[in-house]
Amino acid sequence: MIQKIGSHEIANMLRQDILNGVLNSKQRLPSERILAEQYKVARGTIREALNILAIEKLVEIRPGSGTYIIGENPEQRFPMIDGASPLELVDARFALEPHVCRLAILNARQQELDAIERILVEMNNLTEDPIAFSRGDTQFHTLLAETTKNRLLIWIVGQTNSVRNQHQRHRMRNLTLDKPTMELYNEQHRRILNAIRDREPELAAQAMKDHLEAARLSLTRAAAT
Amino acid sequence: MIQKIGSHEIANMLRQDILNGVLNSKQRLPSERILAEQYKVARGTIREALNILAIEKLVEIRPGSGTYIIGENPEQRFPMIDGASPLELVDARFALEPHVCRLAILNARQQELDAIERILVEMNNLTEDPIAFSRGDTQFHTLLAETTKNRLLIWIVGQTNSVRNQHQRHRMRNLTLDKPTMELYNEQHRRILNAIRDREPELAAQAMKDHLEAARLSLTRAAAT
DNA sequence: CTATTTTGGTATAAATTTGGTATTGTTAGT
DNA sequence: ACTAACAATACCAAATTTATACCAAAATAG
Repeated sequence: MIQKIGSHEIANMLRQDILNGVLNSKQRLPSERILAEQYKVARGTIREALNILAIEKLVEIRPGSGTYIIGENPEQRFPMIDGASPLELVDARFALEPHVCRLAILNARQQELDAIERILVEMNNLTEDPIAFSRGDTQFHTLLAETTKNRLLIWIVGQTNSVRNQHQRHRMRNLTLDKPTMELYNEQHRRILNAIRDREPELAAQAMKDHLEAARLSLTRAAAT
Repeated sequence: MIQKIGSHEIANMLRQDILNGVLNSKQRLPSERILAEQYKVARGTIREALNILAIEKLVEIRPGSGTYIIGENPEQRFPMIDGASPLELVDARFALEPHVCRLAILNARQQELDAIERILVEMNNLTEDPIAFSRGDTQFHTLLAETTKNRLLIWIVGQTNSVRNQHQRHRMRNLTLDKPTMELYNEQHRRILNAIRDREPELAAQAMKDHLEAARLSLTRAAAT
């Protein structure tokens, strides 16, 4: 069973991407048709999401012209990360996430691990749907970061997720997410969670490193195509 | 008497997950069918539990649309860094900087290492001026990050630096930066740089970990004062 | 300036998803 | 045996999304 993606969810993604400056970083958003393609959703849904953001006074919609970010310098505080390449992203995650695993062991509650478990179970049935799988993957890493209770780390991982989603929406989703890859990821996710449950910090960190190494391989393989 | 699972128990689980933000943390809950799968329970049970939560005004059920979490939400949208504590900061750096050292070995040019060297030499003469020393320390870690050539990592380290400076401006500068501490830091910086020059990734990473461990100790010691 | 392209605005039908409801069978506790 | 709660299944009606198509205004190219 696949979770339906609604206009509210799209609105949330757009809002986050706008606030993080991941989206074009300019005042003007891509056209509704482009956004529909990037977020893999119908134009009507994008339109509904934009209307939500318009009501929130986050954007201004000008017919015939485009949709503009209206917030006064919405994210002057955090410069932005436009030019980061996928490989740079993997390296950054390589630095962050193994230690996230170690901290998770120290701080995660049983309840939170169960929630992650449910995500993994669901992802086992999503190897036919790369889009839904990718969302689940993001959720997995986000929830894992949240178990650390470290607001700074949670925020940083959130930023890297924004960049990652932006890349994946742009292209190369089917390139890097074929079925064998997704099955490998599922297995690695499982191993990470198990190591955390067993309270084995270095095992969990190593499992995460293996996972990211697989992601890097998948990237270079896609680049060679 | 054997306890049955019961819709009330499911309702309690759902309520806790909603309040803890474990469940999606957004407005809309997963559909009843998905919840039934996740909680390993029949849909009718989920339905009854949701009705209980609806009576409690915790959620709103909209036929054909979905079940929505009612009430507050605007807080969660801005998980900013402002609230990060010094200990959270150290943990984040603990995640980042050891790997920065490893990447530095792969990417640093001789010229850049020489520049860092000059910073360290300068800092040797600054143990009488905590403010200048702190500036040098920030510069050391920033330059180190820049040698990785990874824009995302550079940006992240820059963000953590601004958080760090924010804390240091606030107070606990003299608390955590007495003369013996500064001399220890100088020695550790030197050891990190040497390990990078010798192209010993794990040695460099370990030296950085020692350095951060010292910083953490310095913090807890200051907090105990 | 004019012609073309691009953009948001609108409308429509089909497909999908969702909550609402009913039915039947199973299981646990009395 | 009886009863109540849950599981499993099927079907319904409403809401939403998708996929198109076409329009008018703005932007752009010539």
